[in-house]
Amino acid sequence: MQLFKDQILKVSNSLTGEKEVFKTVKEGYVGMYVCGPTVYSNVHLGNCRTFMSFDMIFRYLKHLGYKVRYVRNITDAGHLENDADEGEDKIAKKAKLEQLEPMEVVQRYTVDFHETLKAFNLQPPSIEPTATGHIIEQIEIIKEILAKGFAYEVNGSVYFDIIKFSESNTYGKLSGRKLEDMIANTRDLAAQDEKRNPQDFALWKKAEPQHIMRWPSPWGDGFPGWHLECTAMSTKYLGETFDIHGGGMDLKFPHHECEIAQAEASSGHSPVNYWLHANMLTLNGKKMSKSTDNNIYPDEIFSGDNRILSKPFAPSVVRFFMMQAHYTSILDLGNDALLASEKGYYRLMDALKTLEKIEPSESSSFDVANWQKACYDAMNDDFNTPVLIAHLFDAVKRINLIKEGQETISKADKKVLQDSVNTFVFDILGLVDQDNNDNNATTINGVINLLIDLRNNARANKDFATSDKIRDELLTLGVQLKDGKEGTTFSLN
RNA sequence: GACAAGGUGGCUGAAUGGUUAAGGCAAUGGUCUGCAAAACUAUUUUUUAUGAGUUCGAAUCUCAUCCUUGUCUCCA
Repeated sequence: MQLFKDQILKVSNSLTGEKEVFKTVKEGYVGMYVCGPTVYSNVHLGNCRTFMSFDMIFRYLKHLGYKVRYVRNITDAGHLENDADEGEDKIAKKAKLEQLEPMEVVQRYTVDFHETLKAFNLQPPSIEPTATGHIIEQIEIIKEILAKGFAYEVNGSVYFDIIKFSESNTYGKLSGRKLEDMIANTRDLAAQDEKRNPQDFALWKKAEPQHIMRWPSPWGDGFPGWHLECTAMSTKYLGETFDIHGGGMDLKFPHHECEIAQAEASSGHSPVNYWLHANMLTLNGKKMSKSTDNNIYPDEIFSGDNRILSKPFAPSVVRFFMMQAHYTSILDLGNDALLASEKGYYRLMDALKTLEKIEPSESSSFDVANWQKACYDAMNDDFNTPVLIAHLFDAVKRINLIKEGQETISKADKKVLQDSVNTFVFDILGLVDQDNNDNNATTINGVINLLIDLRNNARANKDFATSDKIRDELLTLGVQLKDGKEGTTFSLN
């Protein structure tokens, strides 16, 4: 199915600041690159939001029938700790700190990263390349940039020449900065700097003798600059011009700006057609920060072992919470917001179960095709998941009304409704039914149904002491019984 | 200081020029129930940080002020 031929998708392009109709370089194919994590510590919840947003975008593009190649890198080298002097990178610093091999640090946090994303039900990207695996490609790009005259070598390091680049190109078009302003705003503190201009950035840094992570190059032993890996890997796997480049807002400048400069300098044209930026996540209205203790890790949310939330929350609840906001908006995480999302999430999941059991009628009392279209319209409007979720709750209401006998649905419409709800909830939003995810689910269901039988017998005999005991004690165990016209059902919270 | 994204009800969060400002949560009443819960249903912001302006019409456009977040040094 090639839905993309009928659906008109619009995306917010940070490069133009406008919502544009999405048109791929090659019909039917999408190349998407998202800046991945630097694996020197446990993955941050804010990072998770960004990757979750692009996971949803990845899923929707695939649903539309595109063949998507989604590349998300692992930065395992190249992050300078302090650009001005010794040029020690983040991975190497952590390694010394913990008395580990750099690659041991990389391995540990890569595993943590993958486990966390898996808990949030993110699909793996098509390719997950590492910076250290692409040193040769990075060196080749540096040679190209040097040959075109947009870089210079100083004492074993190579820097990108912003002034030279600006003579023929525009540096700062993504972030809305002007080079003159940047120069005017820079206090010239680094007099000992090798760079000709403070705006210049490193393509290659010379490794001091004690530096552990090092590779040979035409300019001596050293390591690549941070911005370069993304250019090298995106070009290698997606080509010199590809469709979507994503990342967090905070990467807009300088990282993405530098990527544009590097690509334009080496290949001669703009690398990306649509720049998509996910917005930040705050915690209780303030930025997340380890130093002020206003910080929480995914594990701590799942386990409840934290000082910020009143109870543990399932990964799908957190994912649902994030999907209730648009990816370009700042989202604030807090206890009340998560509690509200949890309620809504379980209401949605319950309705999906109700839908399975519903008896179809001759005709439908509402327009299912129209409802389905509204869902697509929401997603086509720059992946507007909050509006999609509003429509899903409209479906929830209909489902419950059908169950009450106040609405009807035909057999054909029931199938359409069921298919689309499942598609949007599980395939596109990437939610998981936490209850059915349990291996012991069958056993638990059997036991609870037995208790429901016993309770209903007691109720029939007007033995309310017994029936209430069953109901109340189940509730404290997290099992909520629901008496309806068709009998008693339950949900696990 | 410069640049960027924002400021919407009790909380969360959509809607960027057009009749009643979506949805979730919360609260209150009703239906249902042995009672509750769930579900359904009605009600709850008379108004979109503040002030001025443009317009027949503004949350939406313009200007000013205040505030939040991000970036300018590594950061999703």
